Amino acid sequence: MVAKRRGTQPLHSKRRIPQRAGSAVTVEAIYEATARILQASGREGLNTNLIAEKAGVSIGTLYGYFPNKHSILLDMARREMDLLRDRVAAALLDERSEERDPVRRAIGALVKGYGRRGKVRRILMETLFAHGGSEEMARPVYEIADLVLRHHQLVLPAGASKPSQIGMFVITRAVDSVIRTATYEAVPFLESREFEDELVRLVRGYLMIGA
Amino acid sequence: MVAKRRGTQPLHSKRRIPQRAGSAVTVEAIYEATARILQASGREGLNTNLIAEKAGVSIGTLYGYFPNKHSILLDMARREMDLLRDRVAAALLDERSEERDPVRRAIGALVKGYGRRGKVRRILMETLFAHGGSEEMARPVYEIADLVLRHHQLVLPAGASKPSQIGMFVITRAVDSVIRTATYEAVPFLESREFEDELVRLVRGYLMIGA
Amino acid sequence: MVAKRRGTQPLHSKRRIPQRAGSAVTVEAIYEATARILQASGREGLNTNLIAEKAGVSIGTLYGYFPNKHSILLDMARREMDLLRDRVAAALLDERSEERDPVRRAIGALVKGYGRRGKVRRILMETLFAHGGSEEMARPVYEIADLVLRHHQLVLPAGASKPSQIGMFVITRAVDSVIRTATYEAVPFLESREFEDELVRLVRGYLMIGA
Amino acid sequence: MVAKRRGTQPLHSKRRIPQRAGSAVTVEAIYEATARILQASGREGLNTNLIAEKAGVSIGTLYGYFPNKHSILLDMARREMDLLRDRVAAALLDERSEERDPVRRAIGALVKGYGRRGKVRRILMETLFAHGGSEEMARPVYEIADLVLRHHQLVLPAGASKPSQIGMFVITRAVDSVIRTATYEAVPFLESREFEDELVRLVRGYLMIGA
DNA sequence: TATGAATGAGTGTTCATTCAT
DNA sequence: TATGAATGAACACTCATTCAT
Repeated sequence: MVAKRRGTQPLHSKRRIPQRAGSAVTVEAIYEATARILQASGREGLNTNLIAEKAGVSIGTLYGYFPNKHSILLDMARREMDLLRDRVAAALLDERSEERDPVRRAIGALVKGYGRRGKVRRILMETLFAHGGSEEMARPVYEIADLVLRHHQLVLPAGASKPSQIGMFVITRAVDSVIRTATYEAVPFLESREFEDELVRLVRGYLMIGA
Repeated sequence: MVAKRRGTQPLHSKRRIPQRAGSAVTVEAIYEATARILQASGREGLNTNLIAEKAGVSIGTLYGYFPNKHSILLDMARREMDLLRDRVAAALLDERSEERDPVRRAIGALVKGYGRRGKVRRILMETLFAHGGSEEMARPVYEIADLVLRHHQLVLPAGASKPSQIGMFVITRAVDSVIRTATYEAVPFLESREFEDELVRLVRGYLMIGA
Repeated sequence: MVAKRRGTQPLHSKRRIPQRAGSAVTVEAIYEATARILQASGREGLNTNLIAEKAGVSIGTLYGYFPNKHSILLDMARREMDLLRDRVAAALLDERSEERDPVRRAIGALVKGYGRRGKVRRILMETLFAHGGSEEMARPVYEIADLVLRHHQLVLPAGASKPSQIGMFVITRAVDSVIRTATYEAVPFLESREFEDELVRLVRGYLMIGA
Repeated sequence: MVAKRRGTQPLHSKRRIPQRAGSAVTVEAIYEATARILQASGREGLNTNLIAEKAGVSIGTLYGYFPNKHSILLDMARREMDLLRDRVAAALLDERSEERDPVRRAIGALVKGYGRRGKVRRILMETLFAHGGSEEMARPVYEIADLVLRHHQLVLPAGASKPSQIGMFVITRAVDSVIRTATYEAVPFLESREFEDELVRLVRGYLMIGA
């Protein structure tokens, strides 16, 4: 199982360890307000005073939960990534599902996960990228890749050898990026069966040649 | 052949139409300064006064060539995209090359094209995305896809049928995104033969299954 | 009694609703600083940073009370106009005054009202004019005219018929403008008895002929 | 006859003494462009580059005719004032006119003179005021007043004594300001006979009482 | 803890003016 | 003389952050 690094809560050392009931609600309100503003006005329309106002808290309170503006986006982004990674991991391993093909299950989870609020998601990803380079961005994908390798009998065609590291890079990034791009471009076939088929074909074809 | 939308010269209608000898040089200096700042300090470190200073022109001159800060990034981004698209198109069609496989040629051009200043490139792409959504972003990829379809006998294995629209979406985005991601993550194998092999395998495998 | 459109307090809807004790003081300080700068350096010497500095507040605070530079002048101008109109109205109706002639009382109030800081006053009037044309400018004069007509027995010589609308325009503007011009030109006889006499003569003569 | 202080031409010592045919045309084009911009966008919309563009000359040429932006407005204002003063003076003295009453003739000339482009005129007057205080503003009015006094038998009712200096101030300013205000407020009765009648009444009533 | 008034460094942009050609 | 590219001081306004209450 992929370890949960941390939960939904705020996390900044010197800051509050939120024991009060209100805190989770407050953080959630801040995230929600941020997402709404981002969706409506983009990153340039985002400012802390507006977030506080839309979240229904004072600017002072907001700074009780987050040390600065950047960390709001960063925390949101991390939470989203973690959530998505967990969902994909769960889908991969969920053998009780109707869908027997784990690749299909993972792809389905990914499509669903990226589904809504594409603009917000994109901005969050950009934030993660801009912050500390790609490492943080790449981690969850590597975690999924690890998972796949550890359970390769689930995924790989019988007799296929484990892909190389570079190979894993290529195929995981390919699937992830195609779905992400489709989300950003808001293509009409995003949740169609045919799109899923083509993604499966991408993976299967790749693995087959390597076999 | 893919049509060149426009070159480096014509910029903003109401603004200067730079015919003076210095103009192309000035625009270039502004781009270069912008790229340097972006690479060093990211988008947040970019400001027009600094650009002008590093470009060795006055702030007034800068605003003689660009109507606002945003358009500097936008114009740069468009130029980069156009350049890359043209290079990939040329590679695809260049039958005098030593490399006989057009897919390999295109992939090579893409890898080289994305090669340097990944951070700058990423920010420029984000700019294009943020501006006017995905349409502009996606255009050059579609143009390459069109080119491939028109010359499919070059690319497709003998007897393979033309991929569907969704199929073209998947395979073009997959290749483009994987290389782009590799650039952003600055993976060490970026220009290696093995990476290229894996990308070719991705394409070939995909097309084979579709056959 | 002429209704007070609004007092010193409520300003710009979306902005601060200054309930804090300091707010009226702050607004007043901003007005005072503005007036001083205007008197000393004219409109072209006025800039928001200087206002804030001279008012002893930060530029941010200034923008907490006014949405932009223009509105400072506009609000000042409106306040001055309202104040003056109220003073003239009060003088007209004040039957307990020593001065038995209401025309003289009104003229006296006008002269005193326009009396100081002529340059500032002129610039404020220009501001009002430049903004939304003459309507706002003309309103208080019309209000005084209405008041006169409603209490015409106070003002008109026995047996004189009410002046026409055009007549009211002419006589009210005449008195107002002459005093204003005298203020702007800083004539030495501004507060002299003779000047007042001549103004009264202007009104009386006009009304007499109309009789 | 009121002496013409100077003509239409530019006037700045170190600057060109325009002998070339083009110069008067150029200055006129600059004035016209300035007036248009002022009428359309007010003082804040006026800038030298725009004036040059609309006048069809280069910015460098504009600065060949005027030493700075301010002087364009100033020169325009002076020319307008001089023109108006001359027209009023001519009307006053024109005994061959059908209109036998010199007061009526002067008032008519004033109304006509202030008639068009009220906004431009207002801004020009403000400019004159802002520059060097009221002296320059007041001069032409004094010149007319002088004229009246020198030819008082034309204007004053038989047997009336010459008005005092203060008296002249009051009556000249009254007439001038009322017409000016009517122009600025763009009242519908501006060119009506009734308005003229009321102005005449203002003058006659005033003079009568003084008699 | 919560509040929100106050802060002020920072930045995009304008535009009067110059001067080399 | 005419041109117009270049200049750069100046300024309005924003917004992340603090801190007294």
